Amino acid sequence: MDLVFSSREETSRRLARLDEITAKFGNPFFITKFEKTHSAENIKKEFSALNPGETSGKSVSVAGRIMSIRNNGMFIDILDDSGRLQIFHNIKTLDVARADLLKLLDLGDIIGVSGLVRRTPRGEITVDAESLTILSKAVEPPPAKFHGLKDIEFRFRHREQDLAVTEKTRNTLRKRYQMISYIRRYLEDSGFLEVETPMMHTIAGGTIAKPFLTHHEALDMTLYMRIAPELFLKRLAIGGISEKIFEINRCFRNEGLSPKHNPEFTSIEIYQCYVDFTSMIELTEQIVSHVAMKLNGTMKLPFGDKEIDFTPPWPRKGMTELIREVTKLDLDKFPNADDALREAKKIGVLLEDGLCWGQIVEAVFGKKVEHTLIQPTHVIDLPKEISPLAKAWPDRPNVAQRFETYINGWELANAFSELNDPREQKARFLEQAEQKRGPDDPPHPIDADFIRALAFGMPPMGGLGIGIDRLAMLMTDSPTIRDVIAFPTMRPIVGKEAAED
RNA sequence: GACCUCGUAGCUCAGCUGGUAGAGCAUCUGACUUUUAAUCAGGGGGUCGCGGGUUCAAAUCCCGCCGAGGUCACCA
Repeated sequence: MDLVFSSREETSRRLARLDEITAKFGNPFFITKFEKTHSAENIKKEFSALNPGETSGKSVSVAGRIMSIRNNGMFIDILDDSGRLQIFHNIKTLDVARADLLKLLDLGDIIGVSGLVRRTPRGEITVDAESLTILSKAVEPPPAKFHGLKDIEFRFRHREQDLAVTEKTRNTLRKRYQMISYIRRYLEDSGFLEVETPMMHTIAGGTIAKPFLTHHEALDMTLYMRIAPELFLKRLAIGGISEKIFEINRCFRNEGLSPKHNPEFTSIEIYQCYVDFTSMIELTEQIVSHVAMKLNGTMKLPFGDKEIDFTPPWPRKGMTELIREVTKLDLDKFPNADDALREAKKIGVLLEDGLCWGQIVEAVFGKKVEHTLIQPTHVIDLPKEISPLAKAWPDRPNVAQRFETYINGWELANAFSELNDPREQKARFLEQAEQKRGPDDPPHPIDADFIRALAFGMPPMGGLGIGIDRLAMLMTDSPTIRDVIAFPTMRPIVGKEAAED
């Protein structure tokens, strides 16, 4: 049995047609180029003035995938990256060779066509083919002719087929990549320098998350796929490479999958010297509202049955203040962890013993408040205990100069006035290492290199991280993160042979 | 990792309390020829996710496994 090609009759028939095409017209896979003069969209624009039944005198060359064949090949719809276009083969003017080739075409094949543009009596802009070239043979047929694919698993495992037949997939993924491009251009125009930092770390730092492990053979050492780029970005800023830097790249976290979590995801982190976290609030609003306008032309976007209004400014509310509004519980009145734990239990948030006050606040917020924050909201005044890389307020030593932006109940952004006191940073790391975490989690390692870098003198600065995938979900009305990731993480299908081993 | 739901033709889906495996599209053959998901007639295509069990009889009931979706936990 062939492990690659399907054993379907359809496939052997297509392979036979490929052999016949090769014998009569040459091997299509030897072709290396085809000169396109127009895209489907260009033609529709350029010849929009043609009246029904009118033919232009202009010849064009187009290419794309065959999506539909009607009337025995008289009408063929091709799809290129701009859209669909109808090709016409007049049975009366066909030469024998072209008629022969036409019979050997299948849905999914890639063809190139040259001919005059006209508008048919029915009103469709059409290319009257004068020459036809098959540029690639689809040996396996496309899965669906009109309505796109519905099987979620099939779509993610075979994204190329999903893209070819599902318009919504094409639009969503294009918007995602355009969005990243708009963000990049916006920041570059604002004087930011895009930088790169390591994807493989010897210490998984910058946040708390379970890392993926890998191994370097030559150095015989464990490396961690990065969980955040933060510490390296700060080191670039310390060196003074630029006072405004950003990185758009992948992070990896060895944790559960969900509609808003994929093991690898894309974040942008931005650092700007000589500003505080309030400037990062403004930057967050600027970036998000900019891409909303660029991509959709409006600040009010539908998401499922909701409408989200991205028009800035967005309200800023304290974390304990929000908990009080939703649950009536004022955790600021219970600054002792044991008391806070007891009060949390009273409103139905059951937590294990040993958590610090900040972790309790965070947990209550997560359980009771998070899902209520549908419209964009900046949550400020986060506990210092859960913000080891943020400056605290001089007059409120337990409160970090930090915010998290919530939209549609999700954390979208996280930012602070970056801590730049090396002694304080060391103390915070030591404190963090003491904090209770999951039963199987190893103690959090301390990145001494980073503290030494701070000791070299880091200017005061604001830092910001935004979840790119989640922002793409919001911009494209996508209910799951896998819709906006071209190839989301999937379990492989174990073949029969492997199962028998 | 736990729980719930799902897995039937290439695709989208029917298939009731167990009784010979179905439709539309795709595909093939023929007809027709300025169509728009072309139309008309006919044909082929199935280990009903995989394995076991109950039964005279299993797509259907039971158990295990694989895969997926959802919820929870962890987290962004």
